[in-house]
Amino acid sequence: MPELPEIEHLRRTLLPWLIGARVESVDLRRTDVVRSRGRNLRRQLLEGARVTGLDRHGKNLAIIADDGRVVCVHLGMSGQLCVVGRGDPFLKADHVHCRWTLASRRGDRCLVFRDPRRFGGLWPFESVDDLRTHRWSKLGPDALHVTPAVLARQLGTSRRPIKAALLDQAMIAGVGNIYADEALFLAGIHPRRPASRLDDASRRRLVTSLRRVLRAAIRSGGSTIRSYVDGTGRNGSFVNQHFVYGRARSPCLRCGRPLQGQTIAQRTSVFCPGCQGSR
DNA sequence: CCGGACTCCTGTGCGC
DNA sequence: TGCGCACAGGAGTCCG
Repeated sequence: MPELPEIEHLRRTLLPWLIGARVESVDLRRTDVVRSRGRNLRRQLLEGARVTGLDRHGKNLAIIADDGRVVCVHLGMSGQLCVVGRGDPFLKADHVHCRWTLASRRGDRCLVFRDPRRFGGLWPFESVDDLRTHRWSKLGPDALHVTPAVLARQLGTSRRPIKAALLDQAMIAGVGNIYADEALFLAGIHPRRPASRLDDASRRRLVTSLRRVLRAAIRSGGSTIRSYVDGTGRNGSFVNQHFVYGRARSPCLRCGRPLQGQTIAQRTSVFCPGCQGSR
């Protein structure tokens, strides 16, 4: 399930292939993955344009073209976006919804959007301004750039569990189930602790832990749980560094007590009752 | 208005 | 070996 580190690593691996590339044609196999009401979807998906930028906010990736058009990509649960050679068998894989034929100095390639569960999608905009106004403005600050003061402002007086607040993209953008659990463990904070009851020290620890775990995960190419691959089709290796996610009933790597699994905010949550004791 | 619950979807992995 | 079923969850929507 791609979160901020996976999308940031994806962005970096796509950069050399996409920047400067011209979109020769767009082959859209499933129109309902494009979340737009307009007509001429191929044009909206940058046909004929040259890619000049790749931007990210939270789990959103924006492909920006020279004429201002933008396609915002969200991978949802199972989405994949990668560059392959023309004729690569991946182009004919199940659940490939869109293929862009690219021409660039590095050679002719195809960009492929694949998403078996279709929780992801493509959001076209006429300009970066439109993207920011209509979509990214609904998101909180990017989790990599959040400060304790900003976190305090975002959490406000909310009494919902801190875990639920971290998963809410309007609070902070980019954190999903894996990194919420990992950051709360590193910060020693119980996932059910009411968000507004974090004191200054806890908020500082949480911000530090978020940044540390997100940066470490980016360095490792992200966490591949099931289907995540980067822009060149490679898996991430951060799963090997998880302290809690996916480890319910296994011993805590810090204190040895069994980790506990619980459902919080409709999500599986794993934490250490010892290290994250106080609610 | 806030927050919890439900919904979409398919691959995986388990038990029998 | 194969079947059926529970489970995984990002985020939009609905409702109390």
